[in-house]
Amino acid sequence: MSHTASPPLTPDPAARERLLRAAIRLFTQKGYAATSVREIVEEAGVTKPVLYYHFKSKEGMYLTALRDGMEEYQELMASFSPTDEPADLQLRRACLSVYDLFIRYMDLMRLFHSVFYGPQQGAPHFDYHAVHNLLVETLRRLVRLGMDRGEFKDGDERAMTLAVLGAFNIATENDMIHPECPVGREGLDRTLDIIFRGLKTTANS
Amino acid sequence: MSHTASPPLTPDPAARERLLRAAIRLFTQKGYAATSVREIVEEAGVTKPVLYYHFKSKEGMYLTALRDGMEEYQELMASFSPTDEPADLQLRRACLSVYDLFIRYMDLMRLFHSVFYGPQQGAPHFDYHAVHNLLVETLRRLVRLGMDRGEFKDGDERAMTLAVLGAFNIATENDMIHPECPVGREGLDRTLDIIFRGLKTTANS
DNA sequence: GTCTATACATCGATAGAC
DNA sequence: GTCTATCGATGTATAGAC
Repeated sequence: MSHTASPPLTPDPAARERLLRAAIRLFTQKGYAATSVREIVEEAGVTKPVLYYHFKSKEGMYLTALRDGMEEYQELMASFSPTDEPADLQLRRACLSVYDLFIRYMDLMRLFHSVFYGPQQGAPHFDYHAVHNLLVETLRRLVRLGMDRGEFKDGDERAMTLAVLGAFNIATENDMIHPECPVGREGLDRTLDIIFRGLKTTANS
Repeated sequence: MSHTASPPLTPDPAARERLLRAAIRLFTQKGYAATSVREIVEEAGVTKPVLYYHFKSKEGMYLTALRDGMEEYQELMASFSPTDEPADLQLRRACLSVYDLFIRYMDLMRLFHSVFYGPQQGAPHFDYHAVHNLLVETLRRLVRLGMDRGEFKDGDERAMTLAVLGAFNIATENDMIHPECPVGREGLDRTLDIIFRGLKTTANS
């Protein structure tokens, strides 16, 4: 009778996931071009052919990791259809929800941020602008809503959107470079307080 | 008698500068790790030994480029000692001055931004935090000044600083990804109007 | 599906002539 | 100071056995 297969050659169902996690961590820490497939497979505890079996190439790994992580983000953004609530409340909820998601996917977001605002690093093409615009357009529509309703002062729509987006961005950027001292939901909330006081017609509190 | 030296071997005083410009452009567009010395020397129109003669290594090129560009920035930051003028005016002038500098050194700033917020790309160590803190601390001190004088509402100093810094950062980030549609001095000015209305005790205008 | 071993290109950096 | 030629290391990817 045949003996059970020896350990080194048995299929490893978790190998693919370990590879993805290792790749995200290394792409995030060192960048796409500076990360070698040798490092990825060593960290995942597999050999190179395993990587090339599960993914077509190093570029394939990158795109798979990025697209997988963006799914939840895109679902969240699609859920922000305007309601009857005050515009500042809706803006606040949108910013805080995306901030929560950002915290959970910190590594992936850092990778996204660096390739979106920075050099391409030889990484394969990905439609970063489409992802970014999802957030920008959501905020812009809510700002417009607040102006049309008279909740916000009549002013420069773009500047108003930039002010809100700036509060969100600076919170995430602070957390990327100072994870030991995060802004947190509360810090972002207080920053948004300032922005909304600048936007609203009645500058109460 | 000796004949004049043949063209291919004569010293080229401009070679060093062409190399630096090519390196900054390529590091900016492709990232440090993804840029090869072959590409740099080809774009500069020289051969590899010329690069290694003027700079010790690829890392030396990177540090030279970054440090040269930071000189003017550090001088500017050192010039922002608080005056008797209103705090919001001083904050506005600081933000706009750094924004002007940012526009002039766009490529270098993009490189800085990508390595500061993103992965290290195998690039040699540089004290990015020190440079960044120059701006943060300058803004924080002016916010503090405004609070102590009663020009700004008494509130969360960190959130107030983040709001101002966020307006500056989002303007520069917009220009990096949408250079065809820059925020401009005027756009940043209008965004700061909103922030200051949120900060000031008298919410006039 | 996973292994060992390797093909083949490109990398950063340098030797030595001029 | 600049050249040609090349070194050794490392890169991505794959062939072929099991």
